[in-house]
Amino acid sequence: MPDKKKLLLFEKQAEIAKAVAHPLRIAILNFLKDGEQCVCDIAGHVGAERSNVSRHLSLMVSAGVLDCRKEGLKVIYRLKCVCILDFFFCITGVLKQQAEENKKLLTALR
Amino acid sequence: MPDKKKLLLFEKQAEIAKAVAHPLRIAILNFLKDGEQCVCDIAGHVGAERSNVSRHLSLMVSAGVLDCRKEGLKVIYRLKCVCILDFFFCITGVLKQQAEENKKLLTALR
DNA sequence: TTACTATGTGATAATATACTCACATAATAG
DNA sequence: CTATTATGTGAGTATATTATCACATAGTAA
Repeated sequence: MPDKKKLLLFEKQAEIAKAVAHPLRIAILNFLKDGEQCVCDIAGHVGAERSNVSRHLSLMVSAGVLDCRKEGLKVIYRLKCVCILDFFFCITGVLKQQAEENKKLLTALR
Repeated sequence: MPDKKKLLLFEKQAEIAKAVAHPLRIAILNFLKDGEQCVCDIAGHVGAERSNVSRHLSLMVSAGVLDCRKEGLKVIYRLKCVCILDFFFCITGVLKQQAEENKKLLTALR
């Protein structure tokens, strides 16, 4: 059984992974990849309600994935660490492998 | 608003991220990093109930993160794609950045 | 001041996840 | 055959997550 230090690390890692594990949040991260944005524009872009988007945003700030600052009436959110984008690179790797398998299965059915 | 193709991609990506977003599953993945293992040994190593571990394992198989095969009485699980480990590398990047910030904050308090 | 805009948040309901226990199944050994 | 072992699964409960609505707040502008 992993020691307490390890367990704490796993908790922390899970927290960050959870912060990314939602379609809407992924859509938001994809949008912010191209630069910082205010809540209103993010909501418009991902096609979700502002209050909902606001909640997802603060969740990601808590997890340390996003950063925000106030500018007049608006609150501007941005990626805190570009390394979060490597994440999607990894995920895409898994998806590609799955697609490959499905392709093989499909040709086997002909 | 992202088109339907994008939305589907975000769903799939979230599914994989979710498969990794749990402390126990992370512990399991860390164990399997060193080689395939049966349910019993995995449960013993991570210190959780077998039935619970079994559920987490099949979740990860469904998500395409793990693979399994039967060998006698035992079912052996293994990483399906080593690329899932890059995942942890990314997460660690975020955690390190957080730790750096906390360090700065701490020294500022002295 | 009042009106307006952007954002966050409390309360609620709907849904999804996680865990435990008991039992079912499948392979093996004797 | 019976007993044993490893695994999976149904049912139930507890907890967490998500989305929505209405409202509160903060900044801006007239």
